[in-house]
Amino acid sequence: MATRLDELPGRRCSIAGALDVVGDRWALLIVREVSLGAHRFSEILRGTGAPRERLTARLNALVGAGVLERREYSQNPPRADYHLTRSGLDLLPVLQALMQWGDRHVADTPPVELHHHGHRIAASWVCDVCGERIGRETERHVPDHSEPGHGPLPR
Amino acid sequence: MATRLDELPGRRCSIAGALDVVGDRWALLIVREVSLGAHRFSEILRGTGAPRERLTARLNALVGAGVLERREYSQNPPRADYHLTRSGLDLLPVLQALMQWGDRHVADTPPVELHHHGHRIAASWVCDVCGERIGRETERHVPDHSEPGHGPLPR
DNA sequence: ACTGGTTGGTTCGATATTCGAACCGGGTGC
DNA sequence: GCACCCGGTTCGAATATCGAACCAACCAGT
Repeated sequence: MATRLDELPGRRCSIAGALDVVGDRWALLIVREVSLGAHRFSEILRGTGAPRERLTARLNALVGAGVLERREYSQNPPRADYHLTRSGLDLLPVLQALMQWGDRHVADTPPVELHHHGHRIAASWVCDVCGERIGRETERHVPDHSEPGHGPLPR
Repeated sequence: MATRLDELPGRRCSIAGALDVVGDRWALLIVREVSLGAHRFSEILRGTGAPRERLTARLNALVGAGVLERREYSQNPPRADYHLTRSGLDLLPVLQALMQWGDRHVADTPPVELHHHGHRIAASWVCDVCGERIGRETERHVPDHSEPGHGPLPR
């Protein structure tokens, strides 16, 4: 895991930064499990299906990245569980977006449902500024880093 | 890449399905590049910073998964470029969510900005059903698969 | 006291993935 | 002819990931 954005290859971009923290096979599944109430090692293990050693490594990395918080709830024997930090909670929209995409383009049936107010959620991105739905027409504005000092696209 | 959701380890879930398609180090960066207008191999190569052979493999996989479409624009010499399919376009909210998280929790400065109607986007998830913003209070409804036949949490 | 089970890991050796760098073949510009 | 671009392949080395076994500490039952 690179600690700084500009240590990553390719375009300097916070998507790359996010993926560097959370873009491996298990990280988001771990966040999903913890958000569903699986706080203990064995619960997360079962929920994700990750190998034990991978789980240990990813849990430590996520704690180090500030996504999870490790709480020792017993010292003898040493026992800990894991909780989402603020940063981890802020990942839930990513999960929601992935789930929506998976529901539409991968899954046979959506097995985990998100509810609020008693109905199933179907969500859209809405711009806070103008209140409009964000769709394909979004203009992507890529700042031109051709002036020296920004080093955007390492060749 | 598993073709069926139930070949994946852990909880049966479309998030896992989505990550199986798009959850590796380069896939979402490739989608980002294509969405930014980088359609040719060399452009995507430079934009992502991926090794050439990885890029070839991921492009093929994404085409196979229906996220990208490969268009031959010349036969002699053989030249192709890559475009987002409907499925690929539907991934943009995932990128948006990741970017927002990266901006807040990883990046120093957000270098790529999304605009529409001339202003920078700040987005929220809004439920299509009731129009309310989706926040942390969302209730997660995990269907109980304890009855036989669903096999939810392989032990 | 002995047995078996649970919990949160670590260790191991085998296998799979990923890497950068070099190469390639067709085509174009000079 | 010669260099260079383009979209890849090929290579061997390095790294990550895997499942399975092991472990230390504790607890509950007998």
